[in-house]
Amino acid sequence: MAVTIWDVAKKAGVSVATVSRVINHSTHKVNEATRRRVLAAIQELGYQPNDVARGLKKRTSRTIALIVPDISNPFYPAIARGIEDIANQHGYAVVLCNTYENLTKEREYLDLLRRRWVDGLIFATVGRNTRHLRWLRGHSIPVVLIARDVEGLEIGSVLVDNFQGAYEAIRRLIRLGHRRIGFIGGPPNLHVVQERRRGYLQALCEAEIEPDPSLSVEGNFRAEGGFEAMQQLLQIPLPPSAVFAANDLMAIGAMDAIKRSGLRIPEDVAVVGFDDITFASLVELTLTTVAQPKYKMGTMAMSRLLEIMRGKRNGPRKIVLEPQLVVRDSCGAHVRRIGG
Amino acid sequence: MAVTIWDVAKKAGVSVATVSRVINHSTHKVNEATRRRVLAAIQELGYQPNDVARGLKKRTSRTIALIVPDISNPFYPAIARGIEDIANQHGYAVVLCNTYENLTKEREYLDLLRRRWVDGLIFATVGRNTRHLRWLRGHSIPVVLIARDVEGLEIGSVLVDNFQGAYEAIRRLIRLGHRRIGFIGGPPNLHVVQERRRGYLQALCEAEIEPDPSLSVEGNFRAEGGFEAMQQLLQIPLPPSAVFAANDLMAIGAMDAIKRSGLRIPEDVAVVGFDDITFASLVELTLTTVAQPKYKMGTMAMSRLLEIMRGKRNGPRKIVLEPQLVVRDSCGAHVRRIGG
DNA sequence: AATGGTATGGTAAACGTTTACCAAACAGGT
DNA sequence: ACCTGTTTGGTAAACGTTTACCATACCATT
Repeated sequence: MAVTIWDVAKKAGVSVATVSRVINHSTHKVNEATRRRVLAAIQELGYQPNDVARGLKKRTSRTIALIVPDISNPFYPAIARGIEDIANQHGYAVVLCNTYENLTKEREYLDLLRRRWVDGLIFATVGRNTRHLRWLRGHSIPVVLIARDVEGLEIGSVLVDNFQGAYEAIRRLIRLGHRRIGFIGGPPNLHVVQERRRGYLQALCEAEIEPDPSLSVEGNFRAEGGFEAMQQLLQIPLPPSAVFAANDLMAIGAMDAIKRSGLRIPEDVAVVGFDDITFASLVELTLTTVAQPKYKMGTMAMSRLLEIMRGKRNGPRKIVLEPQLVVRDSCGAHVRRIGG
Repeated sequence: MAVTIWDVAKKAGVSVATVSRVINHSTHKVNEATRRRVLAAIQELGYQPNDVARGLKKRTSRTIALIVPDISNPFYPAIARGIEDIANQHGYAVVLCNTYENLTKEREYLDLLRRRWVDGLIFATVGRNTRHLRWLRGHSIPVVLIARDVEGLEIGSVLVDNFQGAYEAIRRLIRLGHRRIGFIGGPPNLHVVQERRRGYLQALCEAEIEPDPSLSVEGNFRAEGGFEAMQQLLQIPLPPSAVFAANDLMAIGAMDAIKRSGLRIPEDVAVVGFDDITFASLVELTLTTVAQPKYKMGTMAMSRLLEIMRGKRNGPRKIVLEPQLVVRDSCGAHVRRIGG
């Protein structure tokens, strides 16, 4: 059915080696006349090299994989775009895998991808366990972690300074006069969540505010989680006058809960999120948030991965980018950004 | 470096054929004792079959691809989830490709995927041109179109009744007393956009409202597009009292524009969207919209694809699901749904 | 005429599987 | 003892490429 390199060779009256040489821009010279004959044959037959066979021989697939915990969080598409742009520039295709925060799925994908010989991996782990990551390391496939770092592993990573971002956000709230500030966390074994919590606590500490454990609830990084967490926070005896959510999705869910309980934002409860997903800037939400440079994270991760794939093993282990506090209405200031 | 089937064979003291037979649950019988020896060897060496070699031999990859125009539109992740669930149940992996509404990228991906021998394709085309789709058809790779149908092609598709959805939405607006209703469209050669426009016009027609061309503007299916389109609509001499946007992202952008111009929703301008993406139900937006059963579309598309891959070529060409009008605050009614 | 170098092309051995075909061993029936 | 059929296992040929190695032809030196 499919036309192979043999068909081309026969049609052009040459050997398969010659055909292969013309399509691979080999250093081995081939006569201009023959080259044209081959090219004509290729054209005429509509030949396209079989990537599977080629992959088998060359032990490479010109593909990298991006593994994310939840593609329906707009944070990840933004990163993906950055990765794809760089990858495509260098002739790599990107396949996107979704783990839905599920460790088993994560392991399965890792297995699958390794068996398929992807050339590299960019990876936001669900992070409940690192055994499979160590194992990955042992198999010497180039990896860059993105957005979520894992401590104590010699795997490169690109992420934002989470401590700093949270710290600034809370400082702002404190400066606005808030003393009871809620914290809606994420999956607790994620290092990024711990960092954001650390920033939160540090800011409280510096302002000599005693942290109240009942103000700290665990979310799941999704809107429903934020919604439920906020409902919980609104029911405690002395509810917070401000909340900081460990990501925007939860912040948006929290805002929803606040509104539905009849309270006003920011007058009754101020809200700050983390990520700056596109929806955060909508006028009806105008969420104050700690922006992560998502696109840039993507491009940097991919660039780093390319280096590693090319054998440069000695780059920086960890690339830390600056987060930026974007102040919008949800915490009572009046700086606005224009556009969707 | 990597351990191959030969290593296993040697270790177990059998031939590669036998090893292959035990890992493939072949019909060819193998003695229980030998089977165990082989299994032990596999275990011990940590052998994992090489999918590239296997693919070359079997001419299959146990992978299907999902091609979408814009993964940052939450509509698509919802579909993807449905597809993945069914695909995984049947042992297929799903790779996700993003065309960013770019025809060239679409063609490139098609090429790439064919060369990689994906077993099937689920595909929301950018739809500006159908030549490559015909070509695809000629290459007999199983395809199901999703969400966006293309007329005059014998390719199966799963989508919602777009005419009906739009028609119901506009009827509702008319019943609420609106006579000047704006339409924010999408890429004009998309059949779904034409259908939604047709529903819009049909409803107007039945209410004996003369359609005003200046009320109809073209969007790009993204929030910024909706924002700009709405700004345009607000500047015409007699602005609309209601707008219908061909998708939710644009509707949200439009709401943003309305609010920023100091008008109220729904008192000054009512808004209706299409898709029912998760963000549409947030209390601060509460967008009235035509809901598409996204997850179900995903599962049905994948099921249909499986049939086709198994040789059942004679199923229904087109599977049309029911849209559902979800009435929320943005058009002045008071039915609300609970939760994020 | 012998030598050596360069340009050009072919042959065949990989890459790691699967599987059609063959073969040996053994059982049961005559 | 011989046939027949069933189990069980091995051999080797694919699958479609790439590429190391070899071969030829030609040209320029000596």
